[in-house]
Amino acid sequence: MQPEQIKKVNIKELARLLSLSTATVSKALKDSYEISEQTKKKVQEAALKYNYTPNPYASSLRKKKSKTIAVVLPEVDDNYFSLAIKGIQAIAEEKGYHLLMYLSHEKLSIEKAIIDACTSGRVDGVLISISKESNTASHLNQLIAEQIPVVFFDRAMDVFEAPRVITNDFESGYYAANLLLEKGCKKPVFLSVSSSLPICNLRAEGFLKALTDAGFKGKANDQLIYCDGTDAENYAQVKKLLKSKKRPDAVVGSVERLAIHAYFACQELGLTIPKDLKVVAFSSLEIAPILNPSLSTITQPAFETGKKAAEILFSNIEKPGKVKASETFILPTAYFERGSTL
Amino acid sequence: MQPEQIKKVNIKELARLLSLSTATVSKALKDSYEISEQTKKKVQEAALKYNYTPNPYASSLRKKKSKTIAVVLPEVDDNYFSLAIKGIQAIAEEKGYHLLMYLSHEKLSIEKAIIDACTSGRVDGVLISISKESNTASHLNQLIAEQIPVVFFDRAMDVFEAPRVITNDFESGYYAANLLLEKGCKKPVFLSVSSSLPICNLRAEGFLKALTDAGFKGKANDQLIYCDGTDAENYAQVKKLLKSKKRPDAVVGSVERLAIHAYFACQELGLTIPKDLKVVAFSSLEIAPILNPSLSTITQPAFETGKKAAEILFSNIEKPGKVKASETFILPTAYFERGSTL
DNA sequence: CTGAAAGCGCTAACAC
DNA sequence: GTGTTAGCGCTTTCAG
Repeated sequence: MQPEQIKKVNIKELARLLSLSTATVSKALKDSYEISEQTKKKVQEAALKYNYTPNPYASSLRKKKSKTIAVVLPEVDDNYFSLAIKGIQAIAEEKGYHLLMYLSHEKLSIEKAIIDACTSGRVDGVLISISKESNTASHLNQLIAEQIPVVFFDRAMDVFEAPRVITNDFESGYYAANLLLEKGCKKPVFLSVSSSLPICNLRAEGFLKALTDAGFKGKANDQLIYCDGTDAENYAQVKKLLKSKKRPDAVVGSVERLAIHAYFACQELGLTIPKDLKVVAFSSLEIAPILNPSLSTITQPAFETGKKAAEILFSNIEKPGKVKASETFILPTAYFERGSTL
Repeated sequence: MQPEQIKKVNIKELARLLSLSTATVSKALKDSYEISEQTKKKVQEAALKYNYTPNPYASSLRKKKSKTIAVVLPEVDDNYFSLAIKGIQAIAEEKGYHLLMYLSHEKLSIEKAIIDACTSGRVDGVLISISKESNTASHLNQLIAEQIPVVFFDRAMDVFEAPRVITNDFESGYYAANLLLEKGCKKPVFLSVSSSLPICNLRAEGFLKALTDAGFKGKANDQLIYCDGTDAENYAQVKKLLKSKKRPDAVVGSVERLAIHAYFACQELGLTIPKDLKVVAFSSLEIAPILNPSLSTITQPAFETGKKAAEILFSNIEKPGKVKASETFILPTAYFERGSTL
């Protein structure tokens, strides 16, 4: 049997066992210069022996620092966000911070409640990718009021000033359209997952600009479709579009899932990609090359985005104002042409 | 402008503003029966007006409850785990709990550090899917010493008694082998991601049993291969296997990623699935039907597993001992035969 | 180099 | 129905 306690010791108990004051113990554990080497050693050994771990909340309360950050996302079961979390986690771990994960499920009301929970000292900073419904920043103002740094990643908010990490969205949208035009597409359509998210709008704008530049005259209405519902609704919408008489000959999915909907819809409708429909997706899907057919992607650096956003956040936690709220970090996407646009 | 404070108020300040005691305010905010309706109303309105949110850590310290649970996983950028988190989160949100997410990156040393961080009141409970290296339970003993409920999901530990939520692994392995034998495979191989995880071993055992039952005489060595390294190493190993002269005619991936490795390796080696190699995967990949070829899967109920595990955890947080440590919950898998085993 | 004491913000026992 | 008070476990002046 190891010398294990049933009852866990706190600093007071540990101090008593060592016949020292709690102050001395506290300092010794932090390797303070005020304490003699001998005492430090004694204390640290005892801490190990009695399996002492400081109560984090007592410490947080006193120091007004929680060593915790919040990540708030619309969803987790999504390639992009999983990878972004991984990037965030990597930095948080390195810095010794804890990670509270919250999901807004694309609802502003939930996002508000989450931000509320982040106030009053629960976290030292917030990383957020906003919900589709988030058209107001009033909830985020609470955070600045409490001087809690915020950093946007991927889905940022125009009306709120905070550092943001995004990709070259307009340009990527432009590229996607051009790729399709080069292949001879006459009726390409951009499937946008939201009419409010700047990131989607920029991609859509780039896409439309390319069409205009190429001399297309069609109404934007026919070139840009919003799939702004639930997963099931979006699928139904895509399927309906592909079944209709004004079926496009190409689609660009503003997010991975919409392109996947197109794949499934084609399968169900007996359409062949790329013959009947070409597909490009904004996606960081690793297995894009083994889809049927392999999927052409505009790949976002999801992991790096998470990492970068976390780095900025910590930089602002450690030195408030270090990274200005007006700064935007643009990480480049990469283009991979594959079978879906042959 | 809304009546917003720059300085955030605490309960003392709020009490002062209302000319009440902090005790009264505290009780009023909790809708205590001791307080008059009138006072409650006044307090609640003031709380709203001054945007008061209680400091969670002060409250935790006092109540010795954190309303927080920890989820510890080997990785997040994995379909299965993303979905499991989603299930966990759904229940946590419903119960009003906060979620700390930790990644062990398959390292026991990190897992130990994580569990350490979970002690001393940081969390009220722990949901864990252990790392490949976790062959000892000493770190988890800290949790029982502090009466912190633990529940395993997916990857459980044999040597530690805690409720667990898993799938019918042996049976599923058996099924996978039989499926391949029916298709006439002569040299099927099970790709196990770990020689220590019970969940993998059970799947492997089921697989081997089916071979034995079918009269196979081969050495287990040739029928069971451990891909227990990094992603890159595992890929290299799979590729080497498929290039070797004792190339199997079928593989079962104990986890999704190994099957995906096989797909990529085949692509690179010019092998055709299912002609040259049949593939079955333990996987909850939604897009299995649109792979090239579509992937036959043994689908684990990832979301439900997360949900169930969380439910058990909360049940034990609310009523310690409600669910016995010896209980095992088995959620059934579903079989989907697709193109990779035609 | 060590210790006494105050106090972070809250809640719960106990008075009144 | 409301207030007083002690104290959760820790850190941090400030004294000695």
